[in-house]
Amino acid sequence: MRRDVFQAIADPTRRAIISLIAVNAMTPNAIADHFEATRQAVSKHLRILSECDLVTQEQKGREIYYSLQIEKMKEIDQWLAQYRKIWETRFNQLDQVLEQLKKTNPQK
Amino acid sequence: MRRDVFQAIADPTRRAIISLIAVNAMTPNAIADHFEATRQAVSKHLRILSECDLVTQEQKGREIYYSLQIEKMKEIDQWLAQYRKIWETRFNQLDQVLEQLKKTNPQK
DNA sequence: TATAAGTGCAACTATTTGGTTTCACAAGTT
DNA sequence: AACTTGTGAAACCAAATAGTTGCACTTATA
Repeated sequence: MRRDVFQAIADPTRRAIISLIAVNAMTPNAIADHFEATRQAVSKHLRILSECDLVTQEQKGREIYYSLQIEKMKEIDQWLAQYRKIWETRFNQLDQVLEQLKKTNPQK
Repeated sequence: MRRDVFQAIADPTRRAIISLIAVNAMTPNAIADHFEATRQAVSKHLRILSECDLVTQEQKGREIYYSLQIEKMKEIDQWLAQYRKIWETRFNQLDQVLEQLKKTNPQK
């Protein structure tokens, strides 16, 4: 059973859950109320998110509050960083091209 | 058949392919040589990557060169941006806490 | 023209996935 | 003590997925 961040965010429902609990911690029931999904389906998604440490839980009485582990999101950011470097480089190169065009072809 | 960027990057083999062709365009055979995967398996991954516009192809004679559509990667970056805002805010808040600690408890 | 190389695609298979239904259990409430 | 609420987990199911095998087509080469 593969369980990494990329697999976790692949599902749109899970991304929606992530978005929901990003600001405030929420209980499974409260989360389920925001979707057409059943409580049990949400529970399974939460388990998957837990297994890759994207969410943490805190028990309060008989309720369990789930909250986003924002640190884990940085992992995606780190993976993306190498590609960001590429598109920034390309942007700069394009910038140079435009600059060059300006010089060789000044205001008509 | 769901076909979006998040689902595409969920598979580790596809992330490896993305990484491979990020710098230089490559043919399916050349890509397959870098894995244990068969040429056909790579071909299927390339199709999936094509379907969500993560890669583009260019035919040269009987060879087809696949290259990464770096613009599409920005989509992930944009999705991540909202969470980046969160962790940067939290970082700043932590920063303020540390600053406050410094003031109330100056160099021992 | 015959052959080889590079490729996509369809059919098939085993595994994984997302979801539902049902049950169990713990924490409050009556 | 009996009931309700909030939850996780197991069993089951349909659909999707990753991979293999085999075939077809196109482009180059002998």
